[in-house]
Amino acid sequence: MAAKTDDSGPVLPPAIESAWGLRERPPKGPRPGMSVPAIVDAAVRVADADGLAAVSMSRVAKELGAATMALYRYVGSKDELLMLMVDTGYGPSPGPPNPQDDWRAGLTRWAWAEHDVLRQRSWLLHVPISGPPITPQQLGWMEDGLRCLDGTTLGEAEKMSVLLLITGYVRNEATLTSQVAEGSRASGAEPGEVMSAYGQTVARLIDPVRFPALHRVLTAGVLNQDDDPDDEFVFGLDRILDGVEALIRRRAG
Amino acid sequence: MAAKTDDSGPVLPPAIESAWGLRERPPKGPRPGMSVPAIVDAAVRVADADGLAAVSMSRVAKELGAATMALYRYVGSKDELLMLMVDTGYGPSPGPPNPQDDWRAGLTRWAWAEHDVLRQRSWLLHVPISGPPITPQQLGWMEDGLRCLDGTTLGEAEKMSVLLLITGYVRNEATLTSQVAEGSRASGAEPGEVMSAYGQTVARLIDPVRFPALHRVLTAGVLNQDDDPDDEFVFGLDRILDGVEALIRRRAG
DNA sequence: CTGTTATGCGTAGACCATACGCAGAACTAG
DNA sequence: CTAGTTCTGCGTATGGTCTACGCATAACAG
Repeated sequence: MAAKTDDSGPVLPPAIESAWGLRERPPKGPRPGMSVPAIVDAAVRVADADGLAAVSMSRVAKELGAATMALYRYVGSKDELLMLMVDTGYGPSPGPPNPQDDWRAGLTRWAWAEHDVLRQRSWLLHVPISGPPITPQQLGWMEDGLRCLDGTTLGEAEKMSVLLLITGYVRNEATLTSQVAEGSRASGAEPGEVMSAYGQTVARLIDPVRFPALHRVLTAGVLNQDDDPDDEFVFGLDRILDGVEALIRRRAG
Repeated sequence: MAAKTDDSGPVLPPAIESAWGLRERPPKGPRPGMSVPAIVDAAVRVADADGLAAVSMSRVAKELGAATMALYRYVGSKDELLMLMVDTGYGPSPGPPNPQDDWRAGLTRWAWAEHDVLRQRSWLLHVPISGPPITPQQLGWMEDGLRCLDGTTLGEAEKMSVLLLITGYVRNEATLTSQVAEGSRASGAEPGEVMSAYGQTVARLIDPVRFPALHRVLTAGVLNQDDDPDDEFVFGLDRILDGVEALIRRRAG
């Protein structure tokens, strides 16, 4: 009944196809005055400068000296633009692991690479992700992560799960630290002060009888000391990698 | 220079204070026709029914038979309302761990409790979280999680890190599965079909030479088999808990 | 030269959050 | 009982958002 719109598989958003270089320009009609990459770059520039909230179609168009509606000839919707922004925002993958590195060193490097990107471009965390990755660079990251696990005894599905585990952790950690950073920028306080102010607030709110464990954490001064966020990061990452290591050893017998 | 607006600590949004029961009604003026909890409940009802995107001030007001601007007498901004929605959306914490359970069983139960909430209310994942938790129920969840680690050799800061690690994982896992579910609802396909359609799309896009590891994953049929999402969940959770266990053993000497 | 097709983009519609100000209700002081 | 004060409900208005639609025009094919 339904006519096939494509020769194989489900339809892909036009801008995604062009990101994979699967789209030749039709011979007729006037030359396009812009290009998808130019639009995406402009949008990324706006996000880098003023955050994701500043990225509106009109603002991006202004950045390019074009009219708002002109963008819609290249991008199907704002969501599509956001997807492409994520792709170029992450940038090229960190590359395959060094040959002398074992899987653990490789994945550590991989995780740090994403960590660094997210610290630089915290707006990536605010993009509502609407599905699994299908853009070129995103899949490049996946590929490089999978290669780190190449020599291991894990099954393919397990490798995938491990990567998901790590990406999720990196994103989560970056979200938390970026929130503290944004909070300090909003209140004009030092990043350390934000945490201790939070600790004071919680201490004032909670009843030590109903929240004994939380009270103990607070009196231990956990939130007062402003420890290096990177230490926090490596702590969690090492816990995860320890868990993966346990699995690999078990699989090896 | 700056006059103290409060007797202790930083200022708190009014609606948060009322959530902690720290606000008595002023004796003058007409009776309030609504209440903060009623507004938040209405907003949660809207989100449950039509998703977070449907939650607008006018929609919530309509739900209550009130005018849009009336809400602003109770809630300082939409962001404040969202914060309160998260609090009641999570609901009461799962309670302290069973006495006979060890830390691992306790945390597993704790993680599953959050898992269940997020599966029921996937809109919670779409709320842009704007800071560390300060609402009553949120801190209740923290408390219960901390209690699971009460008997262990971990330091207070380490306990906190472990909890952050687990919550982050649960949220991340829930985000992924809810995206698949939303994708299937949008396309009208079975959840299993969504994954295999994704696999087909990726297979069509990538070059096996440039993406060998990814190609191997695809040909292994990882994305075709629609495995139980719960299996995926316990896999990652067990990895993390294995990592924590390794740390606890190391601390114990 | 004519027909076809794609582009640039102006207009307009349907939402959204929210600043501001006014009418009136409920209380207190006299 | 009255006047003053304070708080509520909410109408109006502003400025922002995305994007559907349609028209003029540019570039090519025949």
